[in-house]
Amino acid sequence: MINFDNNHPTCEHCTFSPFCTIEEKNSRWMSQINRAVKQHYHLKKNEVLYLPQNTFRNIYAIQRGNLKTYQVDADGNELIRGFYFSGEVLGFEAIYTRHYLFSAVALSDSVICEIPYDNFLELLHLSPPLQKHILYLMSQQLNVGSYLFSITAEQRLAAFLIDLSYRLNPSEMQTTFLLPMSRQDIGNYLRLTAETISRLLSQFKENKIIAIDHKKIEFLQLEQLKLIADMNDGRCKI
Amino acid sequence: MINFDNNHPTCEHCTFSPFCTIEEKNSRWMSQINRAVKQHYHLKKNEVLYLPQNTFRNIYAIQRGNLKTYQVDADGNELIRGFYFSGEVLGFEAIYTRHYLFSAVALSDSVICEIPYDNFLELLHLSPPLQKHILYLMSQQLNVGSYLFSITAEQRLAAFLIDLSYRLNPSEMQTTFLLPMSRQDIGNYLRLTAETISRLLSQFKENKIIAIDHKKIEFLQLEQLKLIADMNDGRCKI
DNA sequence: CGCCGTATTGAGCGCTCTCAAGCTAGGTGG
DNA sequence: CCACCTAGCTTGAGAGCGCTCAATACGGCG
Repeated sequence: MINFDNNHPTCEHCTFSPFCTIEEKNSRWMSQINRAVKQHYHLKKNEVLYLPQNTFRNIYAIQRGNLKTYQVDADGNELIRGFYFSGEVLGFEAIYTRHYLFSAVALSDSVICEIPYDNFLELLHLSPPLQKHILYLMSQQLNVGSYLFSITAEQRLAAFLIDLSYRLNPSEMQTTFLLPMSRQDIGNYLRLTAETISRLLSQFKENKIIAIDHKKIEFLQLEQLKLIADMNDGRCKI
Repeated sequence: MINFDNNHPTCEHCTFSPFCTIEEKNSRWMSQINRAVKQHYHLKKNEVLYLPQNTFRNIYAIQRGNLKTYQVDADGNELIRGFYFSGEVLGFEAIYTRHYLFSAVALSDSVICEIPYDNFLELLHLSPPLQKHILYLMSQQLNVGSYLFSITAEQRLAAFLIDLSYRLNPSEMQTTFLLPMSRQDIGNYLRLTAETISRLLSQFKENKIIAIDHKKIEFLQLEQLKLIADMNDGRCKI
């Protein structure tokens, strides 16, 4: 059964925690919650959470683990649309179409909370603070991956790494962490090739901006990295 | 004063119309609405609706006209983040940060409905169908501009033109319409140069896929255009 | 009519892709 | 324990798409 304790370590940094641990902890509310958060899935690496064309019925909060979402086009090419980490929420994009648009698969062993959308709507109505919080989360998702608008490969990768460091550990920014995905997946997401990612990581390493050894990465000059991320190549002058 | 008549021509295709013309038309509801939709702005071409760093207080529905949102980076380069047309809603991206992230300016003379966010939240709580509708709209915005993920310039422009034709006239897809923005703005939005846009439009015209004369564009082979938009260049085979 | 912003078209260049060849780490089986 | 195998990563050389720079044409507006 689900542990709704406020101090449950795996819920501590979940962006959905107001949903599960909201202040009014009376029995009626808890029974509502128990109806809302239906079950936990345990996914092993490469296992599927949902597939495109599946009817949209639930949104999902990641209690622990990492996932990616992707489309497959007519030619069979995979296009990664997002990465999701502990405490983040998947499925909002499917409210609109009533079916999922992407495939969602685990990048590592993961635990997922399933929340049926109908229960979700009902709870939102019962709790204005929760309603406000959900609009906040969706607004946040509107701005995720804004660095994909950057032009050069260097900018996009630098911004991606910084974003990753924040999202992997929401409580405090980490300068050392493990990349949860392959070079191939990073490249696919940033619309670059794995070779370009590999070359750029080597270049950053060469310039002592990062240290990198396989999946383990460390920021040596965070400010320099931020500079690269914000840096513009001089196009589009007003 | 605002005309809340259901048949008001300018509200007919507004995605926000449930907000203003929702079924329960009792006096209490109308007074709520009157408090919610605060006023209408009349913007002339190039006039500003909001600026980055302005405190977020309102969301805006476009009653008539076209707007663009953009960022300006440290080097003074403009980066267009979105186009918005009659009946669409701006400002959701600012809920999260409590201040606007972009500049919003009119591409043509426009009329805008201003809805204070606090009133908006209150109304959502009063009307579950409205709450559901807003989640629908925000979910929709999560998927806007997905063609920016396409790789080739040809793909991106073709998908942009198709998207435009739907959004300029939500009730029925138009094969002939006027481009509301410059080549420069299209290029900026698609992360291409104005020269590339110009060359591609000429190429589509050469291939009899579209007819184009200045701002006036006509789809001659819509299916072919859709094929180009979906077409992949063969990268990222699984 | 003359001005100026916008659009078109051309020539050359550079960034990123493609293709290809090694390399490394981790897993498997003998 | 080691030989092998495979997937992922690195690195190099060449090609191509879209950018840069530049010249010209067009059109709206005073």
